Amino acid sequence: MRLSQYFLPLLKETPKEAEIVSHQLMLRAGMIKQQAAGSYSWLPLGFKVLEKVKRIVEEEQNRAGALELLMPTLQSADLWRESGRYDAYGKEMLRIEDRHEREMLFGPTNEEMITDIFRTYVKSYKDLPLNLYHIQWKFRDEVRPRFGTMRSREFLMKDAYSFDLDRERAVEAYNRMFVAYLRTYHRMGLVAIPMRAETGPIGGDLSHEFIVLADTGESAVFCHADMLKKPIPGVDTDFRGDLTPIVKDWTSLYAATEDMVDMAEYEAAVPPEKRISARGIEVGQTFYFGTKYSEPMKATVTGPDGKEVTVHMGSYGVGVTRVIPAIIEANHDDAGIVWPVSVAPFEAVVINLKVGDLESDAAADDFYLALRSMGIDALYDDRDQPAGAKFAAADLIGVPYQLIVGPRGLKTGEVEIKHRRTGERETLPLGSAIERLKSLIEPERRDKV
RNA sequence: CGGAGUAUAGCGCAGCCUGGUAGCGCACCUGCUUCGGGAGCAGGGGGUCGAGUGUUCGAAUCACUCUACUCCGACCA
Repeated sequence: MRLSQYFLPLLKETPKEAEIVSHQLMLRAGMIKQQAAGSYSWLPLGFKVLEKVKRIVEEEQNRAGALELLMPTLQSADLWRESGRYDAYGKEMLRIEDRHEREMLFGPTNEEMITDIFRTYVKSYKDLPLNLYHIQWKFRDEVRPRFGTMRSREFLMKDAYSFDLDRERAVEAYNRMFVAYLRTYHRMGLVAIPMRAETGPIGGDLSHEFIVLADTGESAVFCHADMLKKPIPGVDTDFRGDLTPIVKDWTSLYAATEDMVDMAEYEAAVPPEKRISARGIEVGQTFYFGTKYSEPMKATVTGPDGKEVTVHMGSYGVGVTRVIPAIIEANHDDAGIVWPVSVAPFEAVVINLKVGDLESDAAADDFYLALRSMGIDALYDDRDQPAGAKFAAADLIGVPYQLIVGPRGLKTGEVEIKHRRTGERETLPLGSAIERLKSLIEPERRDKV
């Protein structure tokens, strides 16, 4: 993408409404624009990141055997009356009336609707297990939205729902999602720690919150330091096999949020030098809630013995629009964002330091076209701007590799590769620079883990 | 929902106390010169001062009402 033809409204100054660094940087990098309290437009650069994050979530859900579908944002109140949540949910649920005075709501979550889909079509135990998910906009009328897209009222969430014959098999489904989440966050460059969690209004008795440690996090968390460096299950993980050992390993060390922590238990379980008491951002949550919805909504199948069985369910959420600020909180410096390659809006940026100079333009153009033909998602800063402005922009939007074409290199036929994260620079002949870049980027795409 | 605050050009702000018809920096437009860390010179465009009502000869400025947004606390992917 040529920057001269792109839409990238960068801000030199920090808008005053932004308190935390991820919000400030998302605004300054031209990723989002606030439209109302807790409501944001995603501008091209931000939208590109959103799509990359979505893609990773989808790949890992699919790998774990979940099937993608799409449910509407507006739901009917009657469905929610069946589960009893229409009255229970409270003011966070945005209630709407249509022209026929029918009561509707903007979905804050989809347990009821997915259960309705399930009960309509699934009648036999032979159709289980089943896990359906979608990535759809939700609305929760938060009393106090804040921190940009970290806590917005309208947000994009991946929510998966599992259906099984009994508790034991539902836990197997739970484990599949648990392992998928470990891989999902890892691929985005996040270290997300599963912690025992309260189930809240969704209900149930088995639940984990996936937490990214950050000073700006909204909840206090307590965990064992070794949780931070556990190996991530690889791509060879057999999602049809028994995942219990992996989940057991990941849940063997102490990790709990403030709502669940028992200080005595924590101190007994974790030696002092291994205690991490910090703040964290919740980027996802998994629940097993048995028959909480299937029972009142009559989601049953016929079992092998011919008897009717109420299915056991779980739900699994990833806050897609929340994950992005979480990644930024964990990956930035004084100059701006430092994206992991896997979710970076562009993998590399070609910086032409002397726009208008025939030799410089020709070298930068050729280089950019060569990158594209090699399948590298590159931005090309072809604006007639001073060098400082270009470096500042590249730093701010956090592109992992900066390829500098300037008078210095033109004399020697070389290009400079600057690593955004480390600041390291390497100078290479134009011919070999692309191969070098490819060798840097490919392993970081993390599509294989 | 309780408490506090803000609202003047796209962004950041001054002006308000002590009423007299709106200004600065950045951004934007034109031209020339520049070009290895947010450039220089010259010229230019853009604001019913959040909305309404009132006081006054006159309101960004004073009074009242409303709205939006932000922050601190209780709730949530």
